[in-house]
Amino acid sequence: MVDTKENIREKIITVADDLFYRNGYVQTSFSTISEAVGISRGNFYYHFKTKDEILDAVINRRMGNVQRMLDQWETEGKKPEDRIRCFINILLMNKVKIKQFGCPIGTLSTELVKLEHESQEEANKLFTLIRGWLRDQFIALGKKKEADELAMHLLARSQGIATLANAFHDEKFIKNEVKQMNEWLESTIKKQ
Amino acid sequence: MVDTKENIREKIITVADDLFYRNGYVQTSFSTISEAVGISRGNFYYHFKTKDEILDAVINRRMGNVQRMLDQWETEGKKPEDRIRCFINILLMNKVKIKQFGCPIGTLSTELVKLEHESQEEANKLFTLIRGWLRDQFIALGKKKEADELAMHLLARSQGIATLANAFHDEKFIKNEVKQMNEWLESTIKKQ
DNA sequence: GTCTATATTAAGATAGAC
DNA sequence: GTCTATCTTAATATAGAC
Repeated sequence: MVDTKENIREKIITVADDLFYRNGYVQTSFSTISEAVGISRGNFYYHFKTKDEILDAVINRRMGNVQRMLDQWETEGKKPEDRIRCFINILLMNKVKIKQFGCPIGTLSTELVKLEHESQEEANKLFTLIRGWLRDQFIALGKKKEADELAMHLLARSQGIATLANAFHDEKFIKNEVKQMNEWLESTIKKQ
Repeated sequence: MVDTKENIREKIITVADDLFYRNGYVQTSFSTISEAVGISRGNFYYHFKTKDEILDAVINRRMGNVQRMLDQWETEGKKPEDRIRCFINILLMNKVKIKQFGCPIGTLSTELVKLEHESQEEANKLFTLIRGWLRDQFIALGKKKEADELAMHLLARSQGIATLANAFHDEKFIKNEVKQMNEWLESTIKKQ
C-alpha cells in the first residue's frame, strides 16, 4: 500500500485505537503513537492537531466497526433470537482480549467520565448503537413494551462480565456467564 | 480535633480516596490533594513519599470500610438471604454517586489494569472480600456447590449496572435492575 | 512538622528548515 | 509532507530554610 496522506491518517487511527484500548486514553501519548506508527512526533501534528481530534477519529472508527458487526449479525442470524445470541457470543469470541483489557467500549466510557471529557457523549453512541439494535431484535420477538429494558439488561450483564473477567483475569468465568445469559434469553423468549 | 501527624495522614487518605473516586488515580495530582487538604505540596512529602504509597493507603482504607459494611450486614440481616439483599440494595443507597462516578471498586480496578499498576492485586482484594462474603451467604443457604459462581454472578451484575448507570447517567435504570436482581435471588433460593 | 524554592521529567503543542 | 528543534506547562519529587 502506498503511503498517501489518507493511508497514514488511517494507520494513526488504527494504532491509536489499539493503544487507547490497551493502555487507556490518558496513558497514550503522542510519542507512543508516533513511535508505533513510525513517524516523528513533529510530523504527527500535520495529521492531527490535538489529542481530542484523534479520540474523535477513534470513536468514529469504532462506530463503523460496530455498525458493520451488527450488519453481519443481521445476515448471519435469520431469527431475532439468533441475532441476540450473536451479541452474547461476542464475549466468547473476544474472551482473550477481554480478560486482558476489558471491554473497549466500557473501559473508554469509564475513563472519559472520570476525565469529564467532552467526547463522553460521542463515546456513548457506541453503547446507544448496540442498545438500539438489541431493542429492535426484542421488538421483533414481540416484546415491544420491555424491548429497551431487555436491551439494557443484556448490555449491563455483558459489561459486568467484562469488568470482572478483566479484574480477575478469568476466561472461564466468561464461558460460565455466557451460558447463563443464553439460558436467560431462552426463558425470556418463552414468557407469555 | 488536634492536627497530629496521624490526623493529617488520615485526612490526606480521606481526601485522596474521594478524589481517586471522582477523577481517577492518574488525574489526581499531589497539588490537587494537598490543596484540598490545605497543606503545601512540599509538606505533603513528609507524610507520603510516593503516589503509589497513597494509593495503597487508600485501598487499605477502603478494605476497612468494606469489612465494616459486611460486619453491619451480618448484624442487620438475620437470614442469609436478607444479608444478600443488603448487598443488592447498596446500589440503591449509593445511586446518586454511582450515576456520577460509577462503582469505586470497579472503576479503580479498570484504571489500574490499564496502568499495569503493581497494586492491581491489592485493589482486587476489595472484590475478593465481597466475593468471599457473598459465597458464605450462599453456602448458608445450602448452595455450597454453586456458592462461588452465584457470588461472582451477583458481583458481575452489580458492576454492569454501575457501568451503564454511569455511562448514561441514569438512576432509574439502577432501580429497575435492582428489582430484577431481587427477583433473581428469590427464584435462585427456591430452586431445588 | 511545615514551608519555599528548585530539580527533573514528560507531556501537548508550535516554528521553521528541508 | 516530514523532519529537528524548541516552547510551555504540569507533574513527581527533593533540598534546605525556618
